[in-house]
Formats: sequence, structure tokens, C-alpha cells
Amino acid sequence: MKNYRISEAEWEVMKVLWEQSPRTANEVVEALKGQKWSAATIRTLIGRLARKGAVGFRKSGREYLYGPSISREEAARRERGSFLRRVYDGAVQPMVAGLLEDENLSAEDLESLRRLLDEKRRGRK
Amino acid sequence: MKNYRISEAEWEVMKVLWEQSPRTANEVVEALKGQKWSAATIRTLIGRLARKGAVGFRKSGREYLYGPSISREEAARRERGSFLRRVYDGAVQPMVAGLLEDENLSAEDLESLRRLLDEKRRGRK
DNA sequence: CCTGATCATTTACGTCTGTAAAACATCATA
DNA sequence: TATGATGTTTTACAGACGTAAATGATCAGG
Repeated sequence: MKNYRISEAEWEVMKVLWEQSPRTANEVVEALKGQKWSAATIRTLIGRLARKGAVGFRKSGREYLYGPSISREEAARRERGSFLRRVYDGAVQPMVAGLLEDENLSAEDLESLRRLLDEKRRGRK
Repeated sequence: MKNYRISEAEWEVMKVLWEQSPRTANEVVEALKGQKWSAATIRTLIGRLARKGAVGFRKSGREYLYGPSISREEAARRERGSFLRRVYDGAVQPMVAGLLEDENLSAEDLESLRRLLDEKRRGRK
């Protein structure tokens, strides 16, 4: 598995494919219609992702059908690891602490996280 | 305040300056001695950060003393926001949930997070 | 003063990324 | 068959980034 980085613009393309795939380039263009890129730009982004190996494709009639080669969870996991290493030298606690300090979490979110934390702590005993 | 991105290599330089500043370029080079860059590379990174405005400097004798123009907390906050937007469309809960799932947290970390969560939840009532 | 050392700045070069048009290949229809 | 439409691939160009040497400016010591 070759190491590659998914750029910010490429993330938007990946999201569309994670949401629904396989898709033709036209369908991806349509899905990203509200954003700032031309169809040509989006096609380039797809092509670059394909060359990197982040996106796979197969011929269907005269078109290609594109799909992600990596799950959204896995991609998120990698990016998270990279982010943690870069910004916090890998330390989780200060990151979450900073997050809780600054971000707006709903009561449901907090409850849900509390439950997850409890499970994790129980698993530690 | 102009928008700029601090690259991965530049983060390492910033960390050194956050740890102790002001510092001369030579001191930064010395602090990063164990890593993979030549002194020339590190000087370029410093110069780029300065041009971006992430690092400030003042003359001292024949050398410059460099220091960060932005706090570590603020830089972390920006990067965190960018990361959340890109990978999770800004949603915190799934990010923390994924984190708890994958990362190795110590019992102390979990306890500390639990406390933070509780404070946050109390503040919500 | 001259020369070497030292520090900052400029230059170099390849790759990646953002943005998108141009060129090419193929299909469908008149 | 010719032409226009359509989808893919190639090309374009500027700036950022990684990596670092080359050059210029200034200082210090013989």
C-alpha cells in the first residue's frame, strides 16, 4: 500500500464517493455542483486520486465508474494520526481537552462520549 | 491577519520556538539536530515561516532572534478546526468516538477526560 | 587590511496542489 | 461518412512544500 496524502480538495471528492459509489465522473461533478470548482477541475481531482490509488475505477460503457479504495473510517484514522503527531506529538488528552474547551457539543454528544469513555475505562479494569 | 498554512516540517520548527524563544537560527538548528534536515533546510523553513508571518524576528548583533507570532494553543486550535472540517465536516462526536476506539489512552488520560466531560456537562445544565 | 568564518538571503529543482483549459478518443446521430 | 457531443487524458501555470546548495553580506582575528 503506497503512502499518499489526500489533499483538502481531494477530500471533498472522496466524501462524495464514500456517500455513494460507484459513480461516474459526471455524477461526482453533479454532486459537487454547489462548490467552487469547474467540472474540469473535479475531473482532474478524480484522476489524481486514481493515480494515487485512493480511488479505483472500472469501465462501464463509454464511462468509468469510480469508487474509493479506502474506507472513510480508515482515511479518517490516518488523517487523525497524522494530525495528532504533527500538532500534539501524538498526545490524545491535550487534544481532546482543547476540543472540549473550544467546540460546541450538544448534550447528546456529551452523553454519548461519556458512555464511550465509561466503556473504555471499564475495559481497562 | 493573513491566512497561511504551517506545513508539517514547519510545525517542527514552530515547536522548537514555542518551547523556547527568542532563539537564533543556530539555536533552532541545534535543537533540531536529531532530525533529518540539514542546517540549510532548517534556515529555509525559518525564512518561510517568517515570510508567512508565523514567526517574527529582530536583529541582535549580527544574528536574528526568532520567535513565534502565534501561540501554540492558537495554532493548534486552527489546525484542529481545519482537520475537523476536512475529515468530519466539523462534527466533534464522531471524531472523539473514533479516537477513543483507536488510540491508546492511559487510565489517567481517561480519568482526566471524564472529569473534563463532566464539567462540560454540568456547565450545560 | 585581508581573509576566512559565519549568518542571512537567494537560487535551485523536483513534486504536490489548486484550478482549469486543451487535446484526444469514442460514441451517436443526421 | 461527417459532425457534434461526450468522456478521458494531457497540458498548463502558479504557488506551496521538501530539501539543500550557492551567493552575498558582515564580522572577527591574524
